[in-house]
Amino acid sequence: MRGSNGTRGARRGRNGETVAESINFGPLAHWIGFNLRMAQESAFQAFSRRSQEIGEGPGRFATLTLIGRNPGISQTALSLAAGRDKSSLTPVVEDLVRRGLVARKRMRDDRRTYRLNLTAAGKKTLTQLTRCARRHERNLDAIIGRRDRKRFIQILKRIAAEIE
Amino acid sequence: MRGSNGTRGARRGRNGETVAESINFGPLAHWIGFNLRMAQESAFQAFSRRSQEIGEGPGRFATLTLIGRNPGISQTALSLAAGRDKSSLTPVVEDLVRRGLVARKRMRDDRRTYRLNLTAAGKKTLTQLTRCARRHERNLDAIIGRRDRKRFIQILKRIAAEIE
DNA sequence: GCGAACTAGTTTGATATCAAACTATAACCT
DNA sequence: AGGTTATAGTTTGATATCAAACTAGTTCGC
Repeated sequence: MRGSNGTRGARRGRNGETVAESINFGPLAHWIGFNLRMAQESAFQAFSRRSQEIGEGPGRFATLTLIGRNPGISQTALSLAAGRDKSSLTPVVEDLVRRGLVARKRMRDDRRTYRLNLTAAGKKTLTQLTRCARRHERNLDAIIGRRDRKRFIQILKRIAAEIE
Repeated sequence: MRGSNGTRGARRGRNGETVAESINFGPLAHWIGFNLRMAQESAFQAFSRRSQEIGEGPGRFATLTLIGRNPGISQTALSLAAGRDKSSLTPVVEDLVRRGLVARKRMRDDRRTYRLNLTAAGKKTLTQLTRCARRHERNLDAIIGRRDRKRFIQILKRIAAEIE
């Protein structure tokens, strides 16, 4: 949970989001950047709570999905796809290997590169995480509305691709 | 900049975003959570570059705006409005005070609480940051399109307020 | 009034992340 | 072949963040 419930200026909704009462947000209220950040962090927190119920950090989900869908992927390719620096992935992969969810083999023809694959346990965990993520998505869907969903995602993709 | 340009799987657009080439994203491609994260991080990175040109971290902007719009605000109210834990604000406020952008006074009637206000220097810096943010917003506007902008923000606000 | 419960802000410890420097392998070019 | 350049992954150092424990000051209930 985030911050304790103050008596002045703001109160909390029932799930940790901040509800301003008498704060003047000025231009922030109408700016994409600020609202994008607030929405993302709320959504991330919510998914975080869900995924921790099955004992996995929220960051593991994208990683496992990408390895599952791209067997033998290298760490660098994975980091690019997941939008993280390759150095951030070192401890994550290490942890996944240690816990037996991911197998990691040197390539024969290029011994700098690793190939990552899910183990049976990794596939099982991914299945659980996917169920969890689907529930999360259903919540988001309900908030966004079916009609706007496609357009909304399209805009998000364009922002990720085109912003400079 | 984020990760170096790999030869397999993905390449980089001219500004740091990741452009997948032959990666299978599976369900991630259609999920709100993942796309929200990617968009937010790209946008944040972009703003970060801009704001660093005038020597301020991107996080300072919301803080200064909120103080400027709500003179005498307390740190707790500020943390709620900015969506950060109050403990995260301690070093931020400390830094702003040290650099003379923010003045911090104990309240008379409640000596636990601080009142935060912008100094003249703080106002000047905020003006610069605001110009910078406006340019950033114009970019985002161009990507989103005027017609969808209002609806888009509305959805972001709903996500921040209603997700559980 | 005085102890219990509460509140504002700080400290501490953990995590995630990036960026730059580094190691080892591989590819390239003459 | 041998030196130069590039790539895959790790290490290291810095930053931002949260959450829980803590300190100092306030309010409430009796």
